[in-house]
Amino acid sequence: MGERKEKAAQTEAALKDAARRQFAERGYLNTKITDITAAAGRAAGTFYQHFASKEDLLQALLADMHGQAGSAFDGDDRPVHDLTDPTQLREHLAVAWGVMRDNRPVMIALFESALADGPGSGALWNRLTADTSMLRAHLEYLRERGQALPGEPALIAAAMGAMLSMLAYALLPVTSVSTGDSGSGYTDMQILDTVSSLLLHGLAGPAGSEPCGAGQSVP
Amino acid sequence: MGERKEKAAQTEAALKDAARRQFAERGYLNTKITDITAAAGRAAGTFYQHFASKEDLLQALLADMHGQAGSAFDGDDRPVHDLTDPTQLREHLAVAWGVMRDNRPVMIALFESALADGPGSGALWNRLTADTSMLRAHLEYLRERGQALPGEPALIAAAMGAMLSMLAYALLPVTSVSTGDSGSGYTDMQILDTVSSLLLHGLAGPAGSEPCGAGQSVP
DNA sequence: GTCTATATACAGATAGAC
DNA sequence: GTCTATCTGTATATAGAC
Repeated sequence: MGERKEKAAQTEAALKDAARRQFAERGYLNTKITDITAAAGRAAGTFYQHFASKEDLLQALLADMHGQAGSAFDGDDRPVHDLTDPTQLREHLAVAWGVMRDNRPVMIALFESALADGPGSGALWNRLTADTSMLRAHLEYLRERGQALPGEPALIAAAMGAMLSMLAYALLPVTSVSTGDSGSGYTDMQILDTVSSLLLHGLAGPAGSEPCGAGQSVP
Repeated sequence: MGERKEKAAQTEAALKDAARRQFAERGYLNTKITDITAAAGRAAGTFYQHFASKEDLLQALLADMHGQAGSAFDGDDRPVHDLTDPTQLREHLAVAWGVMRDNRPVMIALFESALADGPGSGALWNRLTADTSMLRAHLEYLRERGQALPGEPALIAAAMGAMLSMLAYALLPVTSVSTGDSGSGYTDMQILDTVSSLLLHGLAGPAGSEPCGAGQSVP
C-alpha cells in the first residue's frame, strides 16, 4: 500500500472515530462537520476527501458495524427462539441491548436521522420494522405453532422494538464505562429484568402470583 | 376589544393553526418559520410580533392544549386505576392514545424537540418520566397494595410510555380522518388491542391459555 | 493528502415603510 | 399590525496553495 493511501486510511479512521464520539456526546443532528474534523484533529475541508456528506459518513459507520460486530447478530441464532420461554426471551433482549450499547453512536445517529425526516416519511416505521424483522420471524413461528399472541407479529415486534430502542436512547450513558450502570441510576441488569418480565408476563405478572384461577383475592 | 387587537388575535390563531398543520406534515424540525407564515398567508416578519421563536410557539401550543383538552387528562381520573384489570388498563391506554391522536402536532413537536437536544441532555428521559407520572402513580399504588410488579414503577411507566409514544409517532396518520385507520394499515383498535394485551399478560398470554400450573405441555 | 481561505445557501431575526 | 427588504449568523461545500 502506498504511503499516501496509508495516510488517507489513517485520516478516514480518525474521522470515523471522532464522529462516533461526537454522535454519542452531542447527538447526530447537533454534530456539525467541523465538530468532527476538529475532534479528529484535521482541517474542515479534509472531510470531503473521504465522505460526500454526514449522511454518507453514517452509512460508512453502519457498514463497519455490520461488517465486524455483525457476529453478535447472526452467530448466536438458532433458526428461531421460543420467546415465551423466560430464558430465551431474556437472552434475546440481552443480545439486542448489548448490540445497541456497543454501537451506541450509530444507533443514536440512525434514530435521529430517521426522525429528522419527519413523521410523514415513514422513515421511523421502516427503521422499526427493519430492526425487528428477526423478532417478527420468531413471533410468526410461535403463531404457526399455535401459540396465542397479543396481536400481529409485525406489530408486536415493532412495539417491543420501540420500547427497547427508546429506552436505550434515553438511558444508555454517554461514557461506555465497563461498570454498566446507566445515566439515570438504572443498571443494565435492572432494565433488562424489568423489560423481560414486562414483555413476558405483563403487568399482571406470572400466573402463579395469585392463587390459580382466583378472580380476586379480597384482603 | 380594539380592532387592532382583534386582527392580531386572528393572525396569531392563523399562525398557530398553520404551525400545527406543518408540524403534522413535515415534522417540527423540518418546519421553517417561513413555512408557517406562508401556510398562514402572512408575511415572514409578522411571526415575531407574536412569538419570539419556534420554541416559544411550541410552548404556546402546549399551553393551549393543557388549557382546553386537559379535561381528558384530569376529568376522567379516579385517584388510581388498577392497571392489572384488563378493562381499566385498556381504558387508560385508550385515553392516552386518544390524547396523542388529538394533539398529534404538539406530540410530534415535543418529541422531535426533545430528541434534537441530543442524548446527553436527558431531555427525552425527562419527557418520558413527565408524561408517565400518572402511570407511575398507579403502579406505585399497586405495589403498595402488594401486587408483584416487573420492576421499578418509574421504569415500567417509562417503558410503557416509550412504546406508546413511539408507536404513535410512527403509526398515527397525517390526516386525522375520522375513520381511525393508521397509515401503515393498522387500525387504532388493532393497535390498542395489541398493546393492551401485551402489557397486561405479555407474550406468554393469560394464565388460562395453558393448563394451569403446567410447566410445559409436550405435544 | 491535507491545509487555509472562501464561496454558496439558507434560516433566524430585525428595520422601516405602509 | 402587517408587509417588504435586509442584515446576521452559521453550516455546507469548494478552490487553490503547500
